[in-house]
Amino acid sequence: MLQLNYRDSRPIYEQVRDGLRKLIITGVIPAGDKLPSVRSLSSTLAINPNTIQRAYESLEQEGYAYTVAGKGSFAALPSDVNAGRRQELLEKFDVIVQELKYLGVTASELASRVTGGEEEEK
Amino acid sequence: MLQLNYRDSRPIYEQVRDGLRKLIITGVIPAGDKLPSVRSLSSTLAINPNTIQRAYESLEQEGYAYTVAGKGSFAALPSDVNAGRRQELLEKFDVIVQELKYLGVTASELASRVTGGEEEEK
Amino acid sequence: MLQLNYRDSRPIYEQVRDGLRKLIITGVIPAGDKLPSVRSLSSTLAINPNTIQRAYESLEQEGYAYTVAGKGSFAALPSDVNAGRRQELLEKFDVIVQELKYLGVTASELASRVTGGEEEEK
Amino acid sequence: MLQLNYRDSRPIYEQVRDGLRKLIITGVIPAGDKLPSVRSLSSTLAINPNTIQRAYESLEQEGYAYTVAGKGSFAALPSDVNAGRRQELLEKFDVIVQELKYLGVTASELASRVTGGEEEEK
DNA sequence: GTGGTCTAGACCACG
DNA sequence: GTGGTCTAGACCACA
Repeated sequence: MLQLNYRDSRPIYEQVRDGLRKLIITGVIPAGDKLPSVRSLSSTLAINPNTIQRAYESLEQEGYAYTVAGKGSFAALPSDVNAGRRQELLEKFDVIVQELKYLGVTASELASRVTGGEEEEK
Repeated sequence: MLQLNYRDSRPIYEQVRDGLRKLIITGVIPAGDKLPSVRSLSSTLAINPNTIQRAYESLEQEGYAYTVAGKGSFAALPSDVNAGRRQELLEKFDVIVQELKYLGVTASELASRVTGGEEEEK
Repeated sequence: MLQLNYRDSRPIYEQVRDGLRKLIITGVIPAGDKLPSVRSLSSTLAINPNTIQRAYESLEQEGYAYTVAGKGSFAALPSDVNAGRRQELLEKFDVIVQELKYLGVTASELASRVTGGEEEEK
Repeated sequence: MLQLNYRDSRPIYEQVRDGLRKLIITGVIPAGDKLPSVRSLSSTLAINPNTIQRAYESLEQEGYAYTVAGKGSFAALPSDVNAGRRQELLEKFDVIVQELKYLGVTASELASRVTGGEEEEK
């Protein structure tokens, strides 16, 4: 379900967070559903519980999840995601688009990639 | 020419590298032109030469610059940029697009953002 | 009457206690009136009776309620509330005011907020 | 400079964070100045560095400080503080005012407490 | 059982 | 020297 790369420079907790975020975004974990518990994930991934919890904290900070002590963490609604997160993504989007254009990718290619992704939805 | 943000979480050498890359991408430094020397940049920015050197190495690794011993570093052609870099950007592009869609941004909004950015080219 | 927010980081028993306190403060439950029984509240809110019990104990400790064995719990008079509670609130008040001023909120704004709140009394 | 209370229910890292925040708010640590290093504070307070760092992270999240890896943490400008923080404080303010009024504190007393605090500014 | 906190000790990246 | 990350293991509060 989640794959980690220890050779990656990104810290483990970010990889876990990004993986969970993707599961939420893709609908694998629907809004409101319970995320795996800190302990279960830590044993599944063979990672220290503290590291997992840090991933959850980070995810909660972004607004993708909320935590209830003694109950667990749950996927939040898209509308609950931090407004700053969206702005941040749009800025990254622009920067990447600019560089891709420099590298020869045309605007129409990118545009079709955006609209074409509607059904492949891997 | 290059502005550093010490409050940014990104390390200085990455900021320098990204700044130089942007200068190349935007055409401020045309392909083939000489990049500022490590020493001049380090004195201009009041930064340790080691840090600048690291930025150049990283930029060279991406393929955005090449170094000629005794001559200096030069901006490379877009076609010389690592193929992996392009692929990497496209993957990041897809990930960002997917999340933005989840957050309610429509495909047409993104498409127009791609094509509309033609002339603003900050 | 009482609404719980499971997404709130505060434990349930604190939410119940705070909710009851607010009902007393706002006069919805006049001093001397009987508070809902532990059992009725636990079934109404679908919460473990132990949790409700804990809320009542906490409320009683503050002086906002007192319990008569075999009769139930009752809302206390404002004068019966712990003197420490008042002092504690005043200290929190000062701390918050200080920070708000630091953040640019003027004293007159806060003063009018105090006096203006007379009739809105949500 | 900072006093901790191990008997307090609030976690240590929050006490440290609140203490640092107060130092910034009161101007003891002017905006832009360096906060004590994680290691120095941890040895001064006889607290684990991880706990101190957590306090710093929390403070940074609120916008009261920013951190530069390898350099240290610094006090931020009041304008950089999270907008949500201000709103949060105003809501707490209202709740406290309401309860204080119930306990017999008049609006004029509170108003003068707000304006009177101008010069005592301990 | 669940998350939250804390300690102790270690290694790494950055400048 | 500084902060950032991770592990291991422990205790507590909550429901």
